[in-house]
Amino acid sequence: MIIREIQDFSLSRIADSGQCFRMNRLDSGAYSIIAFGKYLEAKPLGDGRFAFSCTEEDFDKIWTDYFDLSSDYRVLNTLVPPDDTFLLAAINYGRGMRILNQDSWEVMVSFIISQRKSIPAIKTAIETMCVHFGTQMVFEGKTYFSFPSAGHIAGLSCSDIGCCSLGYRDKYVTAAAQSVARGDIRFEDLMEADEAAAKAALKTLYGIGEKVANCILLFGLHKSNAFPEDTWIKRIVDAEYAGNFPKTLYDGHLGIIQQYIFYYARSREYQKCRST
DNA sequence: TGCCAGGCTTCAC
DNA sequence: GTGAAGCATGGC
Repeated sequence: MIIREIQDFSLSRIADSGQCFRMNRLDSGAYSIIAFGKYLEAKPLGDGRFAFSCTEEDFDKIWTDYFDLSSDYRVLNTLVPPDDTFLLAAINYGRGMRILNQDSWEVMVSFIISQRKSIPAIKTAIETMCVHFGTQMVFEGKTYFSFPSAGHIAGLSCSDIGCCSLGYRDKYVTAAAQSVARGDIRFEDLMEADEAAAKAALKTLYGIGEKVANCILLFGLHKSNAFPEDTWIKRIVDAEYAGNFPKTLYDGHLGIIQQYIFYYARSREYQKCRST
């Protein structure tokens, strides 16, 4: 167990932001996170202090990068025009949000599954997949399952993964697994490639279109300027920006801007604003 | 019980 | 190139 003081860091907002699906609030007030085959519990202690159930070494080697703790998110405030009250409210509402640096393969599968599914349903499907096909592990007496590898999933049929409630997406998941296992898609190459080239490569995969490709770029490949446009974002862009969001103002930061908008758009706070 | 969900592919035209 | 239809299933 280690204690760290971290500014602009909200576990609850990250957990509810729809970018990760294996981070859950526990009765203790801590959050469990399963990533890169590791299990972590993180608990807010107040005054910007947090407890993490890991060693100093793991925190520095794994979790600092995972939570994107080296980035300063306050710079965004200087970019927003004062008359954009919607975005200012969204950023204020989502303060402490961060873009996690997750495992590329896990992000790819998670967002293939996400299409036309609610966030609770996505979490259920992913957890079921991990229980059936991941590796069982134990941390301080708690059993958890790692995310299954591409090689493992590539060897399964659609009927094999039928237990995971993937619906018509089962064939997309197996096809993606086979592409990754064969080496047709190499994440390390995509990280090096520019955003447009990486997106084009992702969209060659069966079941990956514009939106899912953008999610993989942003959440799985560290492309901070990717801007996934789902039904929520389109709704907001239509309602608040007359169908045309000023992307050029936020060059290099579109990913986190999109995330603030998504988080705020789904909130009761914004729904209440809209109804009055 | 019915509607909707962090969309994509297929098929007309 | 564009737009509509069809898609599986869970959660509220």
